[in-house]
This record gives sequence, structure tokens and C-alpha cells, in this order.
Amino acid sequence: MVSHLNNIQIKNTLSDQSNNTFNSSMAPIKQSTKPMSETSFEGQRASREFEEEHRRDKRQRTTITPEQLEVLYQRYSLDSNPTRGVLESIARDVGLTRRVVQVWFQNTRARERKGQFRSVGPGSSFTLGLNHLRCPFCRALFKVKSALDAHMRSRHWPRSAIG
Amino acid sequence: MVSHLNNIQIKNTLSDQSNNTFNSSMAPIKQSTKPMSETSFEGQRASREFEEEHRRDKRQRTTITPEQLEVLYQRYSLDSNPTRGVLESIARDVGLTRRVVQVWFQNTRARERKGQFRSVGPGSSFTLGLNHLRCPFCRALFKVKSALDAHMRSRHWPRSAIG
DNA sequence: TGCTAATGAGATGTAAAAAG
DNA sequence: CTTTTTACATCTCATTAGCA
Repeated sequence: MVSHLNNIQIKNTLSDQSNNTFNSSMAPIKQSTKPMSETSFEGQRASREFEEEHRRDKRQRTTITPEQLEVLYQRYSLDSNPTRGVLESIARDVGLTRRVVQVWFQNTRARERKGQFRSVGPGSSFTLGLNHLRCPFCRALFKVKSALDAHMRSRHWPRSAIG
Repeated sequence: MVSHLNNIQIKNTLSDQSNNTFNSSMAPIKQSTKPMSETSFEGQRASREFEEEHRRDKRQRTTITPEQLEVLYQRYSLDSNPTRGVLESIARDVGLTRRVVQVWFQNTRARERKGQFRSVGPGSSFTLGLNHLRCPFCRALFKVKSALDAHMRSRHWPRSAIG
């Protein structure tokens, strides 16, 4: 239950960012977010390529790009519980490791259970802050739901709904 | 439960700024290469690299040139919420760090939200100090709107203003 | 002095880790 | 696997401060 009094726990993030420049200490290559080869999803991660050898003490947070997200959601709509093989296929497809994709599916399932999953349909919206709605695919912000809906329809058409 | 933190918890306010890119702090490279105006203060700033390491108590204000502004506004008109990758692309494009461009977009969004996309204070009175209109791209001043419009058309023609 | 780049704090989203 | 927690990344909003 982590009853440590880590409430206070001054986060070292302050010093983190400072000395976070690519140090020379080569940490054991855990191979998490390897710079995917020359797939269609390479652009955004260019700046992270020299981050592949992650820091020992730092958590390596993968930034999933909107393009990758779109594919992931699309596959998720087809099967939210893919087998290991399918998982690896998806991973290769989007250019992420199997582990990352797996975690994403786990988190997305949990998110959906909690009811905060891409409710493209009527009803709930992605409220955030005051009157800001964020598109789940790209990160565009909108002030009203109708605008977000229009954006979703035009830019991220849910073709998987066709039956 | 998600017991949100009511405790002290020193915030990691750095989360927004100085991220892990090759240029964390210092690095007087930020100053954009001034194309035409070779002023003297630039020289003294550049030659102060070493001293800058010790005294970084001063805030480093980047001067964005009209040329850079023009590109920034152009990209902004296409997408006011660029993804990380796009942001870096823009940064490379204009020759500024990603952080600077990011801050510019944040400030510009805030400015736009407040209804002052650029200049022109509240009350919709075009009075800018002394009945002056300022070009959003360069900083040229005009007394009447028609003059500004003409200037905009001739010098900063918005060819792709509409996506 | 006005405009605005930069900073700080609070809030939100979520990838990754820990607990179950 | 699920549920919960942690850490990090980014946003808004308010404020500070640098330069023409």
C-alpha cells in the first residue's frame, strides 16, 4: 500500500531536468523505446534517438505520437485484448516495442472501464480545464463539443464502425 | 480512490520548461542570428559565455525577428496546437529552440484567447498609444488601418492563410 | 512604457511501475 | 491479467522582467 510518508517527498525533478543532458554514463540498455527503423512513424521521435539508453534513475516515458495513436485506437476497436502474436504485429506496425503497446492496451482498457475512453458518440465529452476539449488522436483543443466532433469526423473518421 | 494530493508536495515546476534536449540551460546560442542588424550588444553578449555560466540569475529574453515571426504566424494559422514533432520542425525551421517556439505558441494562444491576437488592447479601440497600428509581422507602425492593410498585403501576403 | 518572452504554480492526461 | 500509484510532459493562467 506504499504507506511511506512519501507525500512530502521533494521531487527530484528539479535537478533532473538540469543534469538531464545526454550524459556519458551508459546505462544498461533496456531497449524500451528504440528508435524505430525507417517506418512511417519516425519523424517525431527524432529528438529522442539519443535517449535510447535511458537513465538509471529516471523513468523512460514513451511519447506516443498522434499518428501512432490513431493506429492503436483503430486496432483497439477491432480487438481490445489481442493475443501476444497480434500484439507484436501491432508493435511492428506502429514502430513501438511489444511491451509499450501492451502497456498501452492495458491502460486503455482500464481507461475505458473507468468510462473515460474516446466517447466519440453522443454523450460524454472530453472535458478538460474550463471549456477545453482535447481530441484523443491529435492533441488539438476545442472550446465546444461540436467543434471537436466535427474535427473528429473530418480528421479521424471511425471507419471501424462500419458493419 | 485517487486521493489527490492535498499535501505540500513541492511541485516540479520545471516540467514545462527546460526539458531534456541538448540545450538545457545557458547556451547563448539561442539568440537568433540577426540577419541585417549587426548591433553591438550582440557582440558583448556572445563574448560573455564563460561568465554566463556562473551568473545565470538573469533572465534570457530571446528576440524573435520579424522574419521568424512571419514563419511562426504562418505555421500558427495552420495549427495552433502543433504536436511535439511539428514543434521541433518549426523550431529547426526558424532557428530557435523547441522551448522558445513552444512558449511562443503558448503565449500566442493565450493572446488569441484574450482577444488580442496581436496589439490592439481591449475596447476595440485601435489606439495603440498614439493612434498607431502595429504590424504583427514586422513592427512597423501605421496611423490608419488602410495603411497597415496595404503594408500587410504588399509585405506579408497571407498566401496560405486558409487551410 | 508597451509589448511580450520567460517563469511559476496549478491542473490534466497518461506511460510506466507497483500492488493485488 | 486488473487496479492503483507514481513520474513526467504539456497545457492554462497569472505574473515577472527584458528590450525597443
